[in-house]
Amino acid sequence: MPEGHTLHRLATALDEAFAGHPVRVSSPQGRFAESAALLDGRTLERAESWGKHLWVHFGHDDLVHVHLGLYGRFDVVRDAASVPPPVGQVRLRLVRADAGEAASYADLRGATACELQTSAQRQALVDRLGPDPLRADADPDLAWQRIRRSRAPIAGLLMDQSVVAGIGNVYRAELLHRHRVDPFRPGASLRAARWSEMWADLVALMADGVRTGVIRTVRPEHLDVAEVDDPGRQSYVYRRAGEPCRVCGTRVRTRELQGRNLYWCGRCQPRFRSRALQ
DNA sequence: ATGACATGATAAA
DNA sequence: TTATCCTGTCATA
Repeated sequence: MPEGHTLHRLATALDEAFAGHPVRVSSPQGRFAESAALLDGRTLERAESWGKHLWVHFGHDDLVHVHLGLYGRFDVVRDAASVPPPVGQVRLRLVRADAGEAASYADLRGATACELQTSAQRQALVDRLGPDPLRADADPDLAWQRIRRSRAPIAGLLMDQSVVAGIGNVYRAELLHRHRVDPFRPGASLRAARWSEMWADLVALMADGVRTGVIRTVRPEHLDVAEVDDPGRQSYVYRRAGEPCRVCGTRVRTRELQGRNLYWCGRCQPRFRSRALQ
């Protein structure tokens, strides 16, 4: 589930479990062992996220940079009765060192990135990221300046982390459907007002994702109550290829775009034709 | 047991 | 564009 909301939640969870406390740091799997040894026993100052990136600050310019990639996960367990032996490939394990018998712990698995960084390295990375809708200081105009100047399809631009940080395949597909935007439309063909609406919606959707831990994009009137699966996890088009659109009933379409599956409704999101081509 | 697939990103061709 | 990495889960055999 790692889109931006997941990382934002994770930063909060890590803060609540560890911030201000000494932490045992280890790498049961071994791939982060050297850095873990360096950090072991030190105080975890805070955790923060920007888009899909997470940093855990240990002071003295030592940060752990984490990127979950497609299937990484970071499980945070608070006040466990006991800390269980690691299951599977645990790249990084944090355990509160000052909590006696009951202790909070966190296990990282499958991450694309788990590496020691300096604050300068963090800054260099952040400089390459677009605004994160979950950050209060995010400036949607920075994204807009990129979009309005690009002939690339808006579906690709939305997934480009240097345009907007934190959108993944689900928010991308769902946002475009909610705004009836053709995924293949060049960024430059959008109008500023449309982007303002999309950004505001994105902020609300992702904030909901942070609250609930789930991506919920379907408005109540479009929810299928009869559907057996969890109504909280319904989508308009994401991973619904061939199924009827929740709004108009047309079969949801899918196509690979830049190596990722794209989903859209050909009727709700009709093909954009530029005036220049007519 | 085996294979396909996944809410990601990068480097090489 | 393609290959590659990281790990877990689910469907199929």
